[in-house]
Amino acid sequence: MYGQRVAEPEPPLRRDAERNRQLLLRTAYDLMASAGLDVPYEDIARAAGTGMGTVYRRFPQRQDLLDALFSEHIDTVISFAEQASRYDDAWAGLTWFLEQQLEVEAQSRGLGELLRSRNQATALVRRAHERMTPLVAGLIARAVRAGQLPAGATPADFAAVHVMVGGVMDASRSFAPDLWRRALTIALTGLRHAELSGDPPDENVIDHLYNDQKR
Amino acid sequence: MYGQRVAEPEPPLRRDAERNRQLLLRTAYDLMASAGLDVPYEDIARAAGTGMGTVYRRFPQRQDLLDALFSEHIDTVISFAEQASRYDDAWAGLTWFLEQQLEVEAQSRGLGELLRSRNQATALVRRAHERMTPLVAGLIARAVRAGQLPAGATPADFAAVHVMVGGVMDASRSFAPDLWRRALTIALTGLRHAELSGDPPDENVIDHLYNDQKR
DNA sequence: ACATAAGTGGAAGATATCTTCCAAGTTGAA
DNA sequence: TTCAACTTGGAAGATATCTTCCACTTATGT
Repeated sequence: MYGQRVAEPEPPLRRDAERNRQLLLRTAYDLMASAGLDVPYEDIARAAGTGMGTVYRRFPQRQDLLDALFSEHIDTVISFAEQASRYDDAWAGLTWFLEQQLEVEAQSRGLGELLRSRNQATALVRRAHERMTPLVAGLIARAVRAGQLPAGATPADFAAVHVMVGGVMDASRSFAPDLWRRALTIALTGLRHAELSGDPPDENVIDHLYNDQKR
Repeated sequence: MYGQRVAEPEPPLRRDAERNRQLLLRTAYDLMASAGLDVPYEDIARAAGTGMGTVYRRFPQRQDLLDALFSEHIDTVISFAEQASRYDDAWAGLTWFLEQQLEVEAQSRGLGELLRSRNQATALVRRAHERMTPLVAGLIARAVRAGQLPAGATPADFAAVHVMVGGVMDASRSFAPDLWRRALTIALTGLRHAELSGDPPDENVIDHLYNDQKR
């Protein structure tokens, strides 16, 4: 359920160490589901009943922890993109894919942050985006050709819709956990019917858009 | 340009102190325009060439600084809501109001953060919301009656659109400062044409949505 | 010019988090 | 059982920011 690092010929952990590792993964998963990816290591250690040293030895970089926690979920989302790209109806594929992805994000604030950034857990998420971007671009091109999307629609617009709905999700998670569905309806309806005049956004806007824009 | 606190019978500042106060306001305004409301006091002091003590004596709470910096801008936005509520065409009033407000937010990241939160500078922003909320609600009710908005549309949906577009604005400010206009087109088109089935969101969702959902 | 009230810079203590390190405890092969 | 290697908890140093405080400087009325 929490994924394994695909590490090379590392010797297996001592039994007690392996037990602690699993305990930390479960604890970290739960904490990040409600508090996001930035939970202090100290909180994880305390909740798991271990010392911070243990967390740091097992996961020297936060990235190592994120990889171990979320790689399976990320794979799931990639497979959604693949399934979607095989839809005959491109628009149906697009909406299904976005809804599935957001459904996953709704399960965990941390996972949502991960799927909407490219800074955190770089390798993991970047590879996922590399795999999914062309699939989504293909769907959008098909949908435009089929007249299901306005002529100017681009993958960046789809990314913007994702970011918009994700923002509402993060803002409303604690008091209206389903509000994002309404926002999704609004945003997708808009994407489908908007008159998109003016220059289409650059392609590289997508990457920027998915990067953390911190303080 | 930066507004004055409406303080009571405070004795006027010594000339050098008043000069420093203005300097700090100008400096803080510029820093917050690019870095947001959370700029460290130390950065403000350094950029203004004063010590931190000076900042703290003049603005003991960050709120005092925000009030002095932004109250005029907030008043402007309130007046936009008042103007909009006088439009004959309710939908035109709504879109005009939201665009004006976002235009203001686009000028300064800090101001945008302020207008989309109710935590920061509480009194100032809360009063503004209290004034504007009924005006917007009236416009929405009128637009629904006129068939310009779907039957289920609520003020919370309008707030969600605001939050969505503001999120894109913050994420893209540095590399695509006009991308929010495209997001606005998409979101408003969606609001106008979406089929909003399901329970309408609670009224108090609006307040929550506008609150910082921090770590 | 002087006295004094007002103002100033920046050091210092508090808090939150990250990260390293090691004395002490535990495991498992011989 | 023994012991080398592995693992552990948490103290301690580093960094970033907030906030207070005071010895020293400056402005202004007389």
